[in-house]
Amino acid sequence: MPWAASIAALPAAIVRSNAMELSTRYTPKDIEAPLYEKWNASGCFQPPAEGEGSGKTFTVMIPPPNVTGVLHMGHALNGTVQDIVVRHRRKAGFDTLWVPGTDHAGIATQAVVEKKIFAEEKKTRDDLGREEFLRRIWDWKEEHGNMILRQFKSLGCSCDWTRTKFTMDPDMSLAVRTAFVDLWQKGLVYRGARLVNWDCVLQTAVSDDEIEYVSRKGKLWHLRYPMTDDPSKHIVVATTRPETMLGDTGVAVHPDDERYRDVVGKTVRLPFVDREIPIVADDSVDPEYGSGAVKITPGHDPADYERGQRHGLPIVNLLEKDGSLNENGGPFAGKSREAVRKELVAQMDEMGLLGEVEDITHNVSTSDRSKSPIEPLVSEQWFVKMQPLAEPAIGALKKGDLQFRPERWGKVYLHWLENVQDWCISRQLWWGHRIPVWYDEDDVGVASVDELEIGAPHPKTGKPIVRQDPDVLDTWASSWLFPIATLGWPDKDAADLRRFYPTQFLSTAQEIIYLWVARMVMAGYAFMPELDEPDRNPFSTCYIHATVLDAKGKRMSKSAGNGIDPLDMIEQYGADAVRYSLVLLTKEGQDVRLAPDRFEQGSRFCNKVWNAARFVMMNLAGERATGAPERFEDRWILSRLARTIEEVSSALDEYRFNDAATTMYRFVWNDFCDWYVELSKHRLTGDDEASSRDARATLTRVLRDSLGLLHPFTPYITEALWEALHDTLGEEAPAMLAVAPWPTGEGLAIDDAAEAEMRSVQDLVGCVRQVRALTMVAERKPLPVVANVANEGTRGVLQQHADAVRSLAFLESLELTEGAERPPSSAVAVAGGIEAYVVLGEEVDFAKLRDVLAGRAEKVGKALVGAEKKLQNEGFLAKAGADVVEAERERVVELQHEKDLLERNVAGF
RNA sequence: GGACCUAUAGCUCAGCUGGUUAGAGCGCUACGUUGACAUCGUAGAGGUCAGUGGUUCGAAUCCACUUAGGUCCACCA
Repeated sequence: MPWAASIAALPAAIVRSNAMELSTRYTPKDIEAPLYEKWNASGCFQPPAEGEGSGKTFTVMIPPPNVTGVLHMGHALNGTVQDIVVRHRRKAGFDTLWVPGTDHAGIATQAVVEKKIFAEEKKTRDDLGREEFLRRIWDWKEEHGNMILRQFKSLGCSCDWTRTKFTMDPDMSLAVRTAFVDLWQKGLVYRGARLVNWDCVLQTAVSDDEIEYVSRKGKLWHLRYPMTDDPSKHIVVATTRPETMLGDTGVAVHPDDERYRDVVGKTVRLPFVDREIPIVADDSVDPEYGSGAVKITPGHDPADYERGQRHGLPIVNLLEKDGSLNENGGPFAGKSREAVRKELVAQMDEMGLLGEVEDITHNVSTSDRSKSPIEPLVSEQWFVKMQPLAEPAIGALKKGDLQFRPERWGKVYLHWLENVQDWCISRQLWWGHRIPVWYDEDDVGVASVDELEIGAPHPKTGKPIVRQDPDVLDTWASSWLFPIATLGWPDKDAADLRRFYPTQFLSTAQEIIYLWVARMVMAGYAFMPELDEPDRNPFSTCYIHATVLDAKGKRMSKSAGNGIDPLDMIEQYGADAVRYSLVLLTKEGQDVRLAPDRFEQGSRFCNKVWNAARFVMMNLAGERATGAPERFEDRWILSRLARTIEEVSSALDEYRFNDAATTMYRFVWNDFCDWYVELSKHRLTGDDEASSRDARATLTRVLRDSLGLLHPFTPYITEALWEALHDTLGEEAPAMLAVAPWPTGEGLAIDDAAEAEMRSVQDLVGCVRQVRALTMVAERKPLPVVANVANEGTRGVLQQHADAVRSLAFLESLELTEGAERPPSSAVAVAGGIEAYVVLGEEVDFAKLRDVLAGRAEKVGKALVGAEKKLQNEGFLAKAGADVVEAERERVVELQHEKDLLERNVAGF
């Protein structure tokens, strides 16, 4: 066996006992930062140069966090997930690339800086002017913009920092302009009037996702509109925003509504502005709500905009950009919308045109950023036609080229794509990619990748160019290009693009499936046409990570103040503990409730690993192993190791992180520490040199492979121990653990016999421990044990491993027999067909022990009755598989035996 | 209003394609510090698997409905 041989080859004299220098507790603080530096400096986060690696690439794009961002638990979870994948693939021999970056986050960043400048200098962006203001944002970005990336580093994320991208880097800008012009040339970009969400404070359009619906108390005013043909008659409409009546261009009722049948087609005369507007019939009106008639304000309400379109009604825009009324407001022009509401209602009342006023609670759309009420208004914006782009993205999922995990998120993705609306890509901001469209004096626009000079001839018309479009593009117009642009697009021959596109894995949050994920897929198909169709798709797996909730099951958010700061947790418990805890707690697809003390589990596990390694290293000094170990406990733990490698590897291949972490937890703690390490102690201190050497060799092998398997989860502690282990062995480590090959299980075998033998040993040891605990006899007082074992094979096995049992259970002697009577002053426990009499040599209180045995007898009895019933059931015998029936028969025999033993001994007390 | 998710021990959660004496961690109880680890060890207590009905020889597991909680989307004139 190669691993045993490698240890055997060590010159004993040069081995230093480094383990003695390891403190008894794991203290992450001292080791994390230097190790990170070491990794990063070694270049191991970068993929090998082309031609020097395996040629199999594995690429991951980080969802670029906002430059204004601060690491929250969601980031920490997502960073952990990605780093596990990346570190695993790197060790498994892939040329692995994880591209980091940040997003310029147009409105968020502009708002942060604007606020800061105003607080410090009482100046607005208009006071500074566009150029100066942008310079200030860049300054701010240089100073503060890398905070979140530093925080990802402290988590241990192994991104290739040499490829860090910012979505406003010059090459990203080039990609954005190129994409825009490409869409322009394909006729997919158009300019049009559209109702947008207007933030009167920030004075920009905001996207739907930047709006919150806030439940507020309000009123529903019933207004009477006089009929044109008979002003003494009215039609009553109900509204929450009476001031918008000045912009009404119609009234709608339901076509089937008897009450209004006669008035459809007639007109009403709108007070204040004296406009004659028609009454139309429209299906969208709910006859039950309010008066059953609704005013139509196409300029300031999305639903009314639709109705207006259907009935060809004109649009009247009432508002200035700051929310005050413009000249269309008639007598109210120039006043604020709040003031107009009050005055208008009062005047309607005076005119006798105000009806009922209901108190209601309704949702008011509010700007996320400024917290001011959103005013829908019509303005000129740029749009991208989405349907042609959406089709291949739909196909990608349906053909299976793109897979969501958990799969159900695919439905969310499809639902959006199949109902996709055109994308409003212009924003009235300064911070962002300026729209690459220039106009001549006749306002004829042209898109251009290259900057066009003011005064230069317009490429189409030849007339001088007079201005560039003042708006900037939506932030997502750059982030949707992230997978291709970071690799060199639009240069189609860029080495990285050829080598690393398409990527294999994207991990992100559910709420950006449409905003980001779907659009990246669209971009892949739209802008990488030279690839075969499945390869245009930017990532084959989209992993939607859990939502992190607080201990009460509420979403963690800044405004709720219920967040747990991952940096505090890293500070307190260490990055490895934070990572391991998160993964241990996060079953795929299941949201996770988090409280600060949840991180203790990971922390304890790290400490356990640390001390297990210490134990191994303390016992390594100067020893050599010779050949393949022959003892069953060696074969057992190596068999368990083989299974563990298999399970962890396949779990990671399938992105089942929680399963992999749980498997490692059980193996390290329950198998290795609880049983193998304990069993090795008597060998290490005993006289049998060969046995001792085998134990050392096995301990080393298990530790070495375990560190490898754990490395993706807990990179720091494993790397530190890897180093210490090789120091102790006096070996030069073949490589840093971060790049050492993934454990393959070479030379290991699954050994069912050894596993069965171990189970019997565990049963017998368990019996003795139970007796000692329940009779209060000191745990380590040497006692004689007489064990009845009816099964000859088991008896033989236990006989063979008597020394192991004696050492684990602290026995004075062990006698294995069949059918022996209960020795005087002994107590008994039963497990797995073994009846173990522990000779106590003193009078003790058996009450607890008897209760436990009786309880167990009852349980086994119930199971037995169930199993027997099953075997008497003809349906079961006829329909269940033969193997199932056979297993059930065997079970009955075992249960019967166990029950007999238990009952006999309960009666004997 | 639409879609989806969840309900298992005091708490947080596992339990794969139906057959288990229903598991883990924390907490709780008892005992234990002679060389890995008290961030530890050993043992124990604790669950009619939300409710109802159905499918099946057999349901924590599959289906329907009900109840309670949550997330996302849309929308409330």
